Amino acid sequence: MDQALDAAAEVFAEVGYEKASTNLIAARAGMSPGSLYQFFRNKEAIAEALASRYAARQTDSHDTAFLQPGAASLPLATLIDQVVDPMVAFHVANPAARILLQSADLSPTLASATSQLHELALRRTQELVALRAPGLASGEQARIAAVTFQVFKGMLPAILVASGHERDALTQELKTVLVRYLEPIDHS
Amino acid sequence: MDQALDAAAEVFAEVGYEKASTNLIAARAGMSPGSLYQFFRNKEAIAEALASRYAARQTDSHDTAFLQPGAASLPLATLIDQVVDPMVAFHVANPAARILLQSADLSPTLASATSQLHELALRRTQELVALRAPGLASGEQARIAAVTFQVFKGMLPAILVASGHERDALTQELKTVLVRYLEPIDHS
Amino acid sequence: MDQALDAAAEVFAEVGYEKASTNLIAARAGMSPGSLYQFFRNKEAIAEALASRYAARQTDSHDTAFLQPGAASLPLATLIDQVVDPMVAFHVANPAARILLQSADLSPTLASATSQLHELALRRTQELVALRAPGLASGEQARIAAVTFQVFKGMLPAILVASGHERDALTQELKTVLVRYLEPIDHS
Amino acid sequence: MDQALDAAAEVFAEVGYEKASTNLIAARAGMSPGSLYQFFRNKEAIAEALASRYAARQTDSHDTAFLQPGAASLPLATLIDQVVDPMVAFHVANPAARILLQSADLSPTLASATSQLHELALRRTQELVALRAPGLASGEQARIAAVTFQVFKGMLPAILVASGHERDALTQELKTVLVRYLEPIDHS
DNA sequence: GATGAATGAGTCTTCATTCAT
DNA sequence: GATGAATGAAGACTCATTCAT
Repeated sequence: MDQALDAAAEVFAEVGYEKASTNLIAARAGMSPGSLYQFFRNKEAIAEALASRYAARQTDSHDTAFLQPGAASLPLATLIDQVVDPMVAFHVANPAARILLQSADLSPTLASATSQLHELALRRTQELVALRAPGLASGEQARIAAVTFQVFKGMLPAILVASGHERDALTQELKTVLVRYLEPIDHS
Repeated sequence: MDQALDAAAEVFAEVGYEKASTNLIAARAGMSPGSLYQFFRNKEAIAEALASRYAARQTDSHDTAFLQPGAASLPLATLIDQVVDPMVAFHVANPAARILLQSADLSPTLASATSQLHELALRRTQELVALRAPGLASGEQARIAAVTFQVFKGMLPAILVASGHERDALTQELKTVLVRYLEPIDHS
Repeated sequence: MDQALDAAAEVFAEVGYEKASTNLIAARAGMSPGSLYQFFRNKEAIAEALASRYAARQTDSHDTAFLQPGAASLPLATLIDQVVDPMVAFHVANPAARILLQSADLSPTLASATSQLHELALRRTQELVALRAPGLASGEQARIAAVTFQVFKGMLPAILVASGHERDALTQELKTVLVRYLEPIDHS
Repeated sequence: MDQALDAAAEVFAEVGYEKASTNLIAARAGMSPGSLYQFFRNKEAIAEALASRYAARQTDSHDTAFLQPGAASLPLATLIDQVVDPMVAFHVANPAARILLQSADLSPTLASATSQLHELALRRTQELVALRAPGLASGEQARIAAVTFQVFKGMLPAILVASGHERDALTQELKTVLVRYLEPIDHS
């Protein structure tokens, strides 16, 4: 079943969710379509399980980055470095995660299948916002977290398509956007 | 042919590009599949023509917003109001445009089919950056323009899915992100 | 209408009868599909008219070759030279004729549409056989004529696909086959 | 897969290769289109496999007829009897073989798909020619073999369309053509 | 539990033919 | 008479899904 998700990730990253055929995924996983369907009810369930796995993996690195002891007191720019860098690294290592994230904006069906992934990121971000701007109404905090995540997601395709120095520069620019956006509300 | 594009826009907005069937588009346009293919070589060409039409429509409103007389001297926040508002209004009125823009990040084929739309926005943004930060190297200007557009694109799904007050609040937040991002380089 | 047949001949020669589209024929003829269908009831009728035209053209050269004054008395090899050479020349100049002749063997429908072309050749050949072997029963003459024509038709693709020296050699070989076949019954 | 080829042979024989629809072939084979495409990549591959099967079947009867012990010393007429009779019987039993053979002259695509069938016959014939006329240059032998096969192929439609006595008479006539053609070069 | 052949509805696309102008 | 846009049935082919073994 891990092989199946590995294969799915590979195929999603190569051709996208819609054009990924379950037969190809099965073949890549070295199993039969029948076996694939023993693990997953349908194609959507594959995406769901993959999103779930990504959520689990992110939880670990998030715990280090988002929930670190100094999260409340670190300089904002430093905190953002420590959050953005592992996130970017994660997406570089798992290109299918971005496919899932973006495909969700194009199909309500996929959106609900991958909601765990979205919600994890949203929740973590919101916690961080709450930590840095405890004075804000929670509705405000939620909106700021949503915007932060949306900006991150928006920059992802550009960052992932670039490489080497250009990727670093774009990552830096993303951090700049976020720091400047969040600075005025920091510790308010 | 206008009916065909209208129908395509409708269908793309409803189910996305990949799941939109040419037969459904034809039916929605009140024509036969054969007629549809008299106008467009294939499905991709429909997306291309639609992107092209959107580009043409945007050119008009862009000319008012981006190239306005005071573009260089207006307060940044005002300028951004005048650019973002019509852009958001455009996407509210043409939800398929966002589908095309985002699908391009998931399929190289669609990316080239819709490149006009991307390039128009990118070019306009870059012109504006050049106007407001003439001192910057053009490579810098290009990157800033790209980031600006990417942020806009990233916020679009959230803005479009929301409605009423929430949509306005998110639009306002987008403007805030952009103003804070661009302020430090304004008139440099 | 002559343009139409010229265009049809061109297209048939290029892609064969089945894959020739009437729209392409019309376009090549510089006319609209509607006009094409004013001259010809359907695609088959185009083939029929073309076959008919070829039959008319062949009648002329046949009159020279088959019905020449010395047809009864010439040495057989000479007669066959004088019959085969113009026939081969005709097919080199009109590649669609061969397409029609051979397609007839693959579709009963086309067979009847092009029957004029077959029957002309068959009739002429039979006349010649009657002239050279008047003692034979007419059933025999008919069969010999049929075989002669069949052999000619069988050699055509090879002759037409070849060129230069190889084409000449194959044409010579065809003549040899025919001379040897017919010699024993000549003047019987 | 044998059922599929049986069905294809049936359909090809009835309507020709071009007008044979893969859906009809599948239905005749008692399977779904999807199953058909599990065995064959595309329609052309069906023709190819069928040609291949015919080549394999002919190899057996050829081995008896072409490569028989007395092939070099038998009277020519006897040898030709022993070669032509099984070939005609084969085509009577497998009418689709002739369709394939003749369609190849109308479509380069089919020509390459069925090349095995052509080449087998050509090779066998050439071996026989080499046996009977060892003194000839091999280029000459090849041309004679090609002509022999072409004549055979040319007579096939007439022989197959006839039946009973007329078929026998035409087969006899084919043998006569070949014997007379080859006699002068026999044992040269 | 695993298989993988089988399915059949559905996809994109073509093309012979018609008919309102 | 000429047009050419319009048609829609049909074609080759795909793929998510199932089920007998």
